[in-house]
Amino acid sequence: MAPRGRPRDTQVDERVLRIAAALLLERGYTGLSIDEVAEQAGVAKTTLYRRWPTKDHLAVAVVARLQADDEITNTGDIRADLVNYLEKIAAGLNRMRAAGHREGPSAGTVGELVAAAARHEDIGRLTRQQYAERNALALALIEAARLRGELRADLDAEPLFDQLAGALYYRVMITGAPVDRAYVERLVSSALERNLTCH
Amino acid sequence: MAPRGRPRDTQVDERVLRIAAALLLERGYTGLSIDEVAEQAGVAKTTLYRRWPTKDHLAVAVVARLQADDEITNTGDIRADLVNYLEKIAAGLNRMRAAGHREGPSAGTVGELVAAAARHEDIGRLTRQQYAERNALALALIEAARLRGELRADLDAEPLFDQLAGALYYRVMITGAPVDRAYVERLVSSALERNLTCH
DNA sequence: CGAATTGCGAAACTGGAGTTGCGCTATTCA
DNA sequence: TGAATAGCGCAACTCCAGTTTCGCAATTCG
Repeated sequence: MAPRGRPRDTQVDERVLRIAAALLLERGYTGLSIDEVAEQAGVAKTTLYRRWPTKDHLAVAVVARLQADDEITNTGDIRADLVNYLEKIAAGLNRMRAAGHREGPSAGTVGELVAAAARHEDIGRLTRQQYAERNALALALIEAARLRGELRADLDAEPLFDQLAGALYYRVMITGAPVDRAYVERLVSSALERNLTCH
Repeated sequence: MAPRGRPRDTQVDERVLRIAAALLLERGYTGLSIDEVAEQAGVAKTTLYRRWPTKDHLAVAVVARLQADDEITNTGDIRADLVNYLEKIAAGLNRMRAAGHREGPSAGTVGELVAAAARHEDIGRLTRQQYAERNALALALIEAARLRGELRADLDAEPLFDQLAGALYYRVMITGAPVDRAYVERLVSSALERNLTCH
């Protein structure tokens, strides 16, 4: 039952993640220093590395816990459900966008996380799987709306969802344009209203 | 006319960019080492840093020159023009996706470039401006198609283009799904066919 | 109890990005 | 020709992420 040797100090995980989150949001990815996290947590670097083998792993863990659960509602109104879901994604993106004190469209943290997922095969597998699970729910939502006649019968769900989610990421990472509630509604209208079955 | 002091060796730029491109595509962003580039180019590090103040700047310059000119055609067939343009974007993304020897959806280079643009204000300004110019052409293309009646009169061009380009980036960076010709066509169909004016 | 196992802290170390100082070289301008 | 300017190579340096070593502490198993 209990593992063999000396048990880990469970308070360390919590404290480190809290401190790392503060540093990441305040100073951005580069400003997140392992040495400083260790010092502020009153812990040796080796203790950190035992839990998170690289800074990338730590950062991913921090962001994972920052993200709201992004639950998908299913009210039977596909437009409202999509707006709701995309707004949660947008909220997460905007939170990271604000990281790093310099104003202007930073978005660096999102890019760093993408890079981190590419640098470490385990992170990549994990995050891709998480996205796959999340997206499967969204695809099921669209599919259900299609089956109950709210959407066109010949609708291709996969590119539709890619377009919706992708537009948000594209604006945050590439063009730097704002992603607020008004845009999300405009986006869903643009993608969806013309997919609604004609009455 | 001529600048004041000793002129730069113009051969250096060309040689360094070529070597850096080879390293970047072969070993990925992390594997691109300034020291190694300098050594292979037979040049001192200071010479590199005089031209590109950071590794990020060098990498951005390398990628910029790798990218095809991504010219936008205007044949009067909006679907064909969009497929053509998106295919060029996809080709650039797939080239970077292959960077780094490890197989599997790497895409790290794209993320690193996004992060680089966020780390350095000058890179960010430059790339955002380039994207803005490029996208302005695409938006004008869509607008023209709308005005000549090929697309719905009340079409909202901006989110439409965000969706198209965004879907490509989303797949490359986030889900790791393939972005080939078949997908681009499917994507454009998904986004566009239902925007075509009814005949 | 004692042996094995694992966590922890401290410190020294590696490697790569980026900087600095210096002596030298190639060019322009007066 | 000579002064000013700017590129170049070389080498030493700082900084930080990540690794390694070692001695000690806490726990389980026999």
